[in-house]
Amino acid sequence: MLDKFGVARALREIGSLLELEGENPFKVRAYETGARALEGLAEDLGRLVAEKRLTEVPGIGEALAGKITSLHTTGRSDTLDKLRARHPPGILELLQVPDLGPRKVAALNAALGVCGLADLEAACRDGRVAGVKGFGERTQARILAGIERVRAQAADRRVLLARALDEAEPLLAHLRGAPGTAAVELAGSARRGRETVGDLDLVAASRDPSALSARLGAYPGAELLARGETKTTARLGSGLQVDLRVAAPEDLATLLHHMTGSKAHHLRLRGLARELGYTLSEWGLHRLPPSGTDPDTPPDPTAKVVVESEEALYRALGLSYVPPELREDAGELEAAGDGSLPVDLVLAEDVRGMVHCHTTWSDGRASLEEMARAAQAMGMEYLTVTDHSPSAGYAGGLSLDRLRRQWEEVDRVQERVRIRLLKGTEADILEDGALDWPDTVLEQLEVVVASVHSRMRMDEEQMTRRLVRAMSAPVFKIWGHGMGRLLGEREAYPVRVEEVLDALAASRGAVEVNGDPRRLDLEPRHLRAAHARGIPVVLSVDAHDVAGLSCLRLAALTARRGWTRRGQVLNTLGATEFAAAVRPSPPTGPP
DNA sequence: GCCGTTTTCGGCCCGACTGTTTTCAGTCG
Repeated sequence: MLDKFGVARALREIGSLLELEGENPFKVRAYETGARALEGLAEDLGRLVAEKRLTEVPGIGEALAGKITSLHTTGRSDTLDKLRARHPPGILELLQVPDLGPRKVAALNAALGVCGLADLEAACRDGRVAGVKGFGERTQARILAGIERVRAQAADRRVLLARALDEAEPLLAHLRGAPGTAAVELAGSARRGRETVGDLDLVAASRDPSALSARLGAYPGAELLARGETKTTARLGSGLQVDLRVAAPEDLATLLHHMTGSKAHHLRLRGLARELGYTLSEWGLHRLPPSGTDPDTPPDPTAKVVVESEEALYRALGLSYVPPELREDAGELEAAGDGSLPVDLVLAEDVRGMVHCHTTWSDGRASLEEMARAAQAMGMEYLTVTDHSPSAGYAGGLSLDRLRRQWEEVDRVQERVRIRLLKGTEADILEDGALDWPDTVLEQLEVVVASVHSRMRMDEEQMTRRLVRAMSAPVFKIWGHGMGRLLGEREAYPVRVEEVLDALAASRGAVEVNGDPRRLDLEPRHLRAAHARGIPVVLSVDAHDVAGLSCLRLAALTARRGWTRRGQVLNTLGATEFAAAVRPSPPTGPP
C-alpha cells in the first residue's frame, strides 16, 4: 500500500534503472512525467484506482496505470522487482555525482564493478577509473570532487530563498558594471520564488561576453568553475553556485525566459510551440521548415520571430502572460490558453498593513514603539500587535494581567504614531484544539492569529481533529503558519489540510502566508485549495524585530505562487476595512 | 511509454560545455 508520493518515487526508480540500461530516453521520460502527474493529482489516488480512471490523467496510459494500480494496492510492481534484481542496490546513488550520468555509471559498473559511492571513491583513489575507456585523469579527479559534494550536499543542499536573493542583489549590481553590458537579470528558481534555491541563474545582454565572465571571476570570493563563449559558472565565497548566460540584447527575452524555467513549464511550452509550427529555444522563436525538408538543410535566417519581451513570447504562442512565479506546469498554461489566468496577482506593494508582529512583550527583540515606527516608515497604515499567549511559556507568552497592561501601552504609543495599532494575540492551539484564551478575552481583541507551537508529533488523525476543532471556533481567526514546517529543519506535520480548510470555510477565518524565510507557510498548493473554498488570505511577516518586517516580499512571492489575487488578501484593505474584516467577535445577528 | 485537427505510427525540447576524442558522446539545465 503506497500513497501517491510513494508510487511516484517507485516510478522514478523504474525510470532511473531503465535509463541505466540504455532504454529509449522517451520511455524513461514517460516515467518521470507519470510521477509528476501523480504528485500533482487533485483527486484521491485510491478512488482513481478503484474506478479504473487512471488513464484519464494526462501522462498516464495503460502501461503506467497497471503499474500504479499494483504499487498502490500491493506496494510492489513486478517491473520494479525485476529491475532491482538486475542491479546492485547502491547503483542509483552514483547518478547523484555531478558529471556522472547513466551511460558513465553503466560503463564504470561494467568495467570495475563499482556499485556505490564508497566503491567509486576507492576506485578513483587507486587510479582505476582513469584506466576505463572514455575516462581520464581529469574525469577521475572531477568524480572524486563530485563525491565530496554529494556528501556535503546530503546535509545542506539548497539555500533558503531569502539568502539567495540577498546574495543575488550585490552580485547583480557588480555585474551591471561590466563594459558593453546592457542588462543583467536574475532568472532561475529564485526568480520564480521557490522556497529554496539550488544555485543562482543569471542572464545578461552584452556584446562583450568575455568582459562579463571576467567581471564574474573578479567578484570578491568568487571562483570560476567553467568559462565558455556564452556560459560561465562560478562558485561564490559562500559556496553558492552561479550560472551566468550571455546573449545579444535582441535575444535577452528568450534567454531570460529559458533560464527562468521551470523545466516542466518549458517542456510543455515547447511542445505547444511545435504544434503551432515553431521551435523555441534560448536563442529565440523560429518557424519550423515545411515538413519533408531535409533536416541537414541550413536554417533559414528569416525564420526567426522577433521576441522583444516575455509577454511577446507568450503572445506569439497565443497565450496570456504567465508570471515567473506561476511557471510550474501546474495548470498555468491551460489557464493562459483560455484566458482564465489571474491578471491581478497580489504584489508586496499592494499590502497596507503589517500582520503578525511580536514585540519585547513576548519573544520579540524590538519594543512596540520601535516596531510601530519601522512599519510606519515603510508606508504601512496599520500593524497588528500579536504577541504570544499564556501557554507559550517558552516565548514569554502574556498572562491576562500582562495582556491588559500591553493594551495600555498600545494606547500610549498610539498617541505618538500615525500608524494604527491593532490589539491582537497569537493564540496557541492546544493539544485538544482549543485556543488558550477564553472566548471572553478573544472577543475583546481586534485580531487573533491561531497557531500550533507544541505537540507537533501527533499522527495525522489527531492533528487533523485538533486543527479542525481550532478552525471551527466561533471567533474570526487567522490560521498561523499552517503546517508548522521549518525549511531544512522540520517537516510539516502530518495533517489532512483539505479537511481543516473545509472547517475554516464553514466557520469564520483566514489563512496566513507566513513570510518568515524558514516557513513560507501555507505553501502554494494549499493556498490554491484555500482559494477554491473562498477563504481569504493575509500576507504576514511573523516579525520578531524590525528587520523581520522586510519578510513581506517573501510572503508576497509565496502568495503569488499560490495564484493569490489582490482582492483575496485582507491586508490590502485600509485600516478600518481590515479591522472590520478580521474582528474576532461574531457579528451580532438579528434577535 | 504516451499521444493524436499530422490520430494507431512515428514522433517526442533544445543547445552549451567538457573531456577525451580526432569527430563526438555524455551530461546538464
